[in-house]
Amino acid sequence: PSSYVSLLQEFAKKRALAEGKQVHAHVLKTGYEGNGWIGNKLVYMYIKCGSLKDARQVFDKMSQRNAFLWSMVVGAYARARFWEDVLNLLHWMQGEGMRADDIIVPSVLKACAGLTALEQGKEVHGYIVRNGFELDIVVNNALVDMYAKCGRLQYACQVFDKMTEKDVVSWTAIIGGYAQIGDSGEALRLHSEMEFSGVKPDAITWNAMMAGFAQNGQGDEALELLNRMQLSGLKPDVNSWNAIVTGCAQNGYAEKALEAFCQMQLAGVRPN
RNA sequence: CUCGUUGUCGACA
Repeated sequence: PSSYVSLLQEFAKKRALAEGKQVHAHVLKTGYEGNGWIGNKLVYMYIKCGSLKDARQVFDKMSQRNAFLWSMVVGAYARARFWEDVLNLLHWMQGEGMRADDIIVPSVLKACAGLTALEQGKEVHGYIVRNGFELDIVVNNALVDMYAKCGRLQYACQVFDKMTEKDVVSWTAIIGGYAQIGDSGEALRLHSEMEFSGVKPDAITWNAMMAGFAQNGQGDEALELLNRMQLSGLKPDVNSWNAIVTGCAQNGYAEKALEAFCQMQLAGVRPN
């Protein structure tokens, strides 16, 4: 087993799917498929190599699944934005008598956010309170984001205001939420408050604001933010520009999108 | 480091 695990670990790190599959075939041939340690590593390798399908095939056949494995698989589905699968896996897990822990809960909230499933999200919130996860900053960040994505900024603020510690993710989630619903004033106000509190906005914070502004027809304000971003010492890359370009383009502001697109090239940033 | 979880725009199917 140690040999297989080392190989799988290495191929996972290298994203070497073909090699990983060869190891898998060898495992099947030598009858080690029932080994839980190897099974975990096979799932891990397939996830790292980007093959959820293969990961799932191994996962489904395993006889024992620990909390670590469940959260790894559910997290992979959340990352891939397969929201329904996240919830289906959660229900399967609970049916097997496993309790959702503080690691898996953020992935579930991410799925609720992706589905704009407010009622589901509220249920998870209740579960968080009942299980004493409310002091976990990652869980709280995911809660703020879920409420924000569901357009319920009042709920998002309730959670946000109660947080004893706020990091760049917390601030970005709430600011992005206001930007998304078109409340640019509140987004800007919170942005100032963020800097005042000593948390420095990173590229994602700026991108989230610019995207929200652009999507709500405030392309000029978004471009202004791009300038402020530069002044703060961050270099807008193609992703920052795309936040504006696609935000405008996908919401009926074609001419503004084109304008931003041209400005991007004048700034020396190549489109991707 | 056997390193599973949260924020932006995408890419991958």
